[in-house]
Amino acid sequence: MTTNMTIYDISEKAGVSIATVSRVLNGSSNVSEKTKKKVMDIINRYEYTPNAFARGLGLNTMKTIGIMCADSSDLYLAKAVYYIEQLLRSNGYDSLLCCTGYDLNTKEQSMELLISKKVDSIVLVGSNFIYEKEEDNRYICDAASVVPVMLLNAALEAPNVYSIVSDDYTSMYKATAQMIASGRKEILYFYNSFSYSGKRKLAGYRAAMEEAGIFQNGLRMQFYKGSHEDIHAMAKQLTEASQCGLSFDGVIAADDNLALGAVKYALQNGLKIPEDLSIIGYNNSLLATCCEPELTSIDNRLETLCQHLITTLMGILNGEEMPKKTVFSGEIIQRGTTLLQ
Amino acid sequence: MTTNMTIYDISEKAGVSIATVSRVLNGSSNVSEKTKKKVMDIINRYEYTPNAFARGLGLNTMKTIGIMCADSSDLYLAKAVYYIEQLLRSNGYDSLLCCTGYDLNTKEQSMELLISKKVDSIVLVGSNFIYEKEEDNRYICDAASVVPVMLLNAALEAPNVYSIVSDDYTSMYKATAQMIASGRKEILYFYNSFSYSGKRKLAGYRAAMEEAGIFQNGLRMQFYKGSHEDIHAMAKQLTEASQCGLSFDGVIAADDNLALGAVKYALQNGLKIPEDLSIIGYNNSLLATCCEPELTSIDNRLETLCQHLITTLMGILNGEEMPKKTVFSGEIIQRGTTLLQ
DNA sequence: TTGAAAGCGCTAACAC
DNA sequence: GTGTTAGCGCTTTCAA
Repeated sequence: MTTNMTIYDISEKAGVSIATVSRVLNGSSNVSEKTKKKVMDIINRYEYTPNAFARGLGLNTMKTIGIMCADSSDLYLAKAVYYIEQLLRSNGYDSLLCCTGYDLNTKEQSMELLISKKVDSIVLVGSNFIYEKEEDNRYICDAASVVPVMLLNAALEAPNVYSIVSDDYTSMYKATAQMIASGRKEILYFYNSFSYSGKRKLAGYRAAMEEAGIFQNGLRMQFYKGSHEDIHAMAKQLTEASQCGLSFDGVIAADDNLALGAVKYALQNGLKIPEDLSIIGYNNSLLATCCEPELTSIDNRLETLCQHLITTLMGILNGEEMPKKTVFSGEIIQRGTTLLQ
Repeated sequence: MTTNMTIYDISEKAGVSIATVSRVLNGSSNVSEKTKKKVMDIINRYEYTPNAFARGLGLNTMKTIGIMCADSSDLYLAKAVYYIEQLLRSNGYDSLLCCTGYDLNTKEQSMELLISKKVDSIVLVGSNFIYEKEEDNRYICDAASVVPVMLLNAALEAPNVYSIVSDDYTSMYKATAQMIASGRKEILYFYNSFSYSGKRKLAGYRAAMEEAGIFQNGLRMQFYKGSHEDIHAMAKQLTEASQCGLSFDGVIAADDNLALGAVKYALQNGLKIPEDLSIIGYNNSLLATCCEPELTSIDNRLETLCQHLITTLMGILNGEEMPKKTVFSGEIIQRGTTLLQ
């Protein structure tokens, strides 16, 4: 088992200097095959593993990337964390995860913590790390003055900050336009976040509506502020809106959870989907195939985004010049909650 | 911003020795209020933060806990990781996350990696880390010889290994018994894992069936081996089983995903739920309220389990004597996929 | 109450 | 090709 030997013990047993052991350990050239083998034998025999602290102390790096994520129990964020974590490992990096919650204060704290742990970079998963007010994003710039900061599905123009985003605006624009083309006019937008991507989505919806010359009733943009797991609360909100006289024949939701709330609303109120109510979700998550009829949803190619993020990060860490912002486009996956025209 | 000062810089500016700065930093007594204040002022002014490596080198601990999880995109595991991560942070510990996948080999590697990072303990989330063959669990015992190992929802009797489990056996037994009591006899068990908890669940089902004297058709225990996200594949398997002549009027599933597969199967085959087919899921996850009718599901009190795990761990790290195994019992949450008798 | 100094285990520049 | 040695930044005796 992992013994508590030091490089000195190994060097002694192998009859070489610690420098040689270190060279073998780090795969340096300039070691004869013979001594290399001799040292490796001892290392294996005693199952010696170098002390990461001592190494870190000298190199000032732990080959570790900090990942920040507001809520890893969110299906979408969890998946992103999963991809990133795997890709990182396959590139020889470890990851330090922080589930920060949605509060700016704790985000700042987590950021400091990661920096103090000497991570080589920080990856922010999800768009809720970017704020409206410029000063609220200072914590990101500060961090970026120490290590590169990678944003997944968010964008911020600042030195040493790299953004990988899905084109949520266009995706939402297309989804809305498609629903309009299928004959719906009273399309409700159901959302729960004013994050970077949240605002882009909303803007896409509005643009399509305006372009089609459809009157915008402000109430048609319903903000939901409950738990993202409480589907009943979502349905309830829609029911109440409807009872208050708001009419709608389509729902575009900012994520699949919300779309599911709309499905539940329809079922509870005896509406036929998609005849009476057409619904489009976002993320194309597991949830999209859970309900009946199944959810038409926008796939924003999360895995591709993550892959690109890691590729970019590895480039940066190797001192290469890398694009500061990359945009991928999404895709509408047609299922039962919409009618193809 | 996090400057790159050392304890030497601070000591110089404060006009004291590094030892004194260190004492202030570590809240040691034996420092006069006056010098303490003087030092703190400098520390605050320059926003100095001590180097974690150097500290770790000396103390041989980083106040960091390793978390291993096969797949953090699994709803249930992700939630557990989330709880644990939060609780750890609130106790002043950081966490190093490893998504290991389901392969023994990579699990062993992750384990070694965490140990080499000098974590203070390792938490294994989920029951898939425990294997049938004793030798396959050696990697856990090995790790436990270095740091305490905590198991969430799995059990292993070994020195320095602590288990926090939900009583899956009894939960499944009760669920099955309840379904039998409601008049069903041909109850199919749908599962996808032979993990520790997987086997306990299966055993609970069998015990209830045998006790009721119901003939056990081996085919009634359907093992699903596809992706845990592919609900269609699950439904397909049930459809095929049914077409091959297997009849069943109830499904007990080892998790909510599988139960959803059963719901889909019923819908595709025109079966009424719960009249023609009664269904019970497991985990009481978000998924339980996604479908229609909603899923009766077993809640195994994940948050309580996690809390207890952390409490136990903190006790251990403080040198206290702690219970090696704690069992919590689950609870059946009644919803639309079963008929109350 | 404070300071000096010896590690902690490793890497890398520099000698040989 | 190999060894010597000076750090890396901190904690912690031991003296004063």
